[in-house]
Amino acid sequence: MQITRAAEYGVLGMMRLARLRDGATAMIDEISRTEKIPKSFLGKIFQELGRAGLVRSIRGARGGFALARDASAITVLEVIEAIEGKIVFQRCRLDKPDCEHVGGCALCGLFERAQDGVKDALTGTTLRDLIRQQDRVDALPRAH
Amino acid sequence: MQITRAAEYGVLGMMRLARLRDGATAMIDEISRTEKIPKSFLGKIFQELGRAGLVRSIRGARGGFALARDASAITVLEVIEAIEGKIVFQRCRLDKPDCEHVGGCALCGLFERAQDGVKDALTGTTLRDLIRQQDRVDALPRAH
DNA sequence: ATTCAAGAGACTCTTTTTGTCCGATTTAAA
DNA sequence: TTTAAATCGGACAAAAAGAGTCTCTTGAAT
Repeated sequence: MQITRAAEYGVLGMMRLARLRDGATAMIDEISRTEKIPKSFLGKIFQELGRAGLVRSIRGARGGFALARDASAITVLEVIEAIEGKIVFQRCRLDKPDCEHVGGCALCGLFERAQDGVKDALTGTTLRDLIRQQDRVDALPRAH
Repeated sequence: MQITRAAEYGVLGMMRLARLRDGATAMIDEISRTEKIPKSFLGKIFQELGRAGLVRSIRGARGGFALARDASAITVLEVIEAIEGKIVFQRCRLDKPDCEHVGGCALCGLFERAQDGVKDALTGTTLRDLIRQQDRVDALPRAH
């Protein structure tokens, strides 16, 4: 019951892109250095984000990545699901059409509600929200 | 991002106990048969539930398990955390006292909210709630 | 005594996670 | 037009987690 490093790195990397001025790009190498994420791992992650249509990639010299949409139009859930696959807690309805749990499936319903709890939090926050919150924290006088 | 089989089995097993008349016990062997859970795996799980103080065990012949408290006083979160360990999405505050995320930690805050979303759902439901819901489903005329 | 059950721990097998490495491809610039 | 810089793709690998199994020990009832 955790969010993977890969997904965390993905969000962090996208936040970097969200900070660029419009149309600008950043390279994996830059992002991996500023965010302290293993470079080749981050490369892999951004490939998936590209396939999911969340980032645009420019290949070749002077290449890099940019957000495919505005930061205010990309939710954290989208980023995470692009990397981890869909978030699904309850398995019985998906694994098999007919639930295996003896005597009906109250448990599936509960798991579904728990899952919705996560999703609500993650769809309710966009990349723009995140960097805005981050800037607010940085503006405080005391260190973190 | 899943609930483990072990935790699922744990809740299912506890629900069985919750259905017993007061003071009665059930054996691992019975529960594993009625719920179709591998016996030795379930044994292991119930050991942990015992250590967590959620079930009482009676050893020896005519032994078995019973809930340590009333079913209405045991939340699903307690059962799951007894088996999986505490549910913690955000890692930076726990792993290391000083957050590694560059420029403050908006992400940790978000992950914490997501985590609370799960926990709210799971603390809001007790074993008694589950079996009541289950009975309601079973009472319906059509098959599941 | 014997038998029935839980307790404890070592062990195994598989899948997922967290990466690394390398060659291919694309593009800008010298 | 070569060369250097960057992504793309896939294979590979080590470590951790997940899902069980097996065996021996301990405790209680008959």
